[in-house]
Amino acid sequence: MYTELRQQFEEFIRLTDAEFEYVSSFFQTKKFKKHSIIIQSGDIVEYEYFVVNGLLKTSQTDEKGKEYILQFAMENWWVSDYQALITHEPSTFEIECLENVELLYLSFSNKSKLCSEMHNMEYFFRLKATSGFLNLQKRVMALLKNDAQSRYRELFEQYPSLFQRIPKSLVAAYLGVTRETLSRLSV
Amino acid sequence: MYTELRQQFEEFIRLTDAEFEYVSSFFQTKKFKKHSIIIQSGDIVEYEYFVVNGLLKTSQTDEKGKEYILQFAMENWWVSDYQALITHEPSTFEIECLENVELLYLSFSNKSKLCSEMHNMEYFFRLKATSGFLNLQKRVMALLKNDAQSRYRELFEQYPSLFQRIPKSLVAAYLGVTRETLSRLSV
DNA sequence: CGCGCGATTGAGTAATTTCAAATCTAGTGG
DNA sequence: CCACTAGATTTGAAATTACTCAATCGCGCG
Repeated sequence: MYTELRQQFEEFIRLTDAEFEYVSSFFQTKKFKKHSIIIQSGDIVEYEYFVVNGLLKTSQTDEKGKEYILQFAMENWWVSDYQALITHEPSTFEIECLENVELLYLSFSNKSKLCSEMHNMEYFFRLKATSGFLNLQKRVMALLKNDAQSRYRELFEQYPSLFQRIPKSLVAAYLGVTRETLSRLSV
Repeated sequence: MYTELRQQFEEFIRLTDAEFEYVSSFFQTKKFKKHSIIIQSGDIVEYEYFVVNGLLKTSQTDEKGKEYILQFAMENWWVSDYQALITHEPSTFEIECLENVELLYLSFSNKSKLCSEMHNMEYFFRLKATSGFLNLQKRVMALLKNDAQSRYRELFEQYPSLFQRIPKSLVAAYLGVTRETLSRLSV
């Protein structure tokens, strides 16, 4: 269960066994059933989560009940309401399990501690933050430049497996169209 | 000219005079006239830029000549084509001065060096990356949830000064609507 | 005074949404 | 094994929204 975590770190940094053992002592593990809500709108957020197994979504719902998906998180992704985590303000997102999931979780204070004790880890998380930043840049440009059709194709090409795992209505909520419109795309 | 840079760092970290002098030795300074192109699509990107003074835009233009703006960068913002900077692939963005600007610039390798030598700086840039990430999250959610009207209001409330400094057509290209549509918003 | 850029307005068109209904599908219990 | 049901997907039609293209307006500057 910690194997995936170690691989995650070793994509960018090198850790001795002892170091990794120390690092992993900051994490705890938990399983959730499909449909569980990890973070609810209004919650104070204390943890961020590394997905060992399963699939989750981060979303907001407007007054009319329409859902908008910020992010799907699958294996080896990190997920939380980072805004709420960092500011200690109540969450504005909901994070829900779309499958049974296994998570490793790390508290904000433990992350700070890890980063300040190990330059390594600070580096790792800088790169992670940067890569999240770049992914969102792509997303913003796609939302500005591309119509629903090509946003769909792009997502499909990048994460074909996603489409086996979730209903199309959620894809629509991620792409920013209604499920009816998505269904009408010739693809 | 380096005062602003020091303030920028000291929002998050503490630096002695000697440390700051060392850090700032990694930066160089340059002025550009309005309309100058700092980075052109296709360029290999070597630097990131800290805006001391002035205003720039980062944008892409599609086949039909329509422009889409990823970011405006004003005083105390960092700007570059980070994707290109990190991957060493040719830039897909254009960065243009909307006013006369004064920039401090830092090469990718110098940033790496700074970050590896000073845990401090690694920390600073982790926080910067994180805050950029959070800003883009807000932007994505606004693009999904809000219509042009409320995106306009939101931008206006957050950066009222921007509207004194740039033509509305650029605001439209940032919000993801045509300038005609923007002009028709009752606001 | 007139040029040129930016902003606005009008009219027709295209894309997307909304609301409603029909169809399909996978899983459940008899 | 089959009928049933809930959820998911598709389809239809009308309404809305934004877009395109073209023309006009307004203003600052040479």
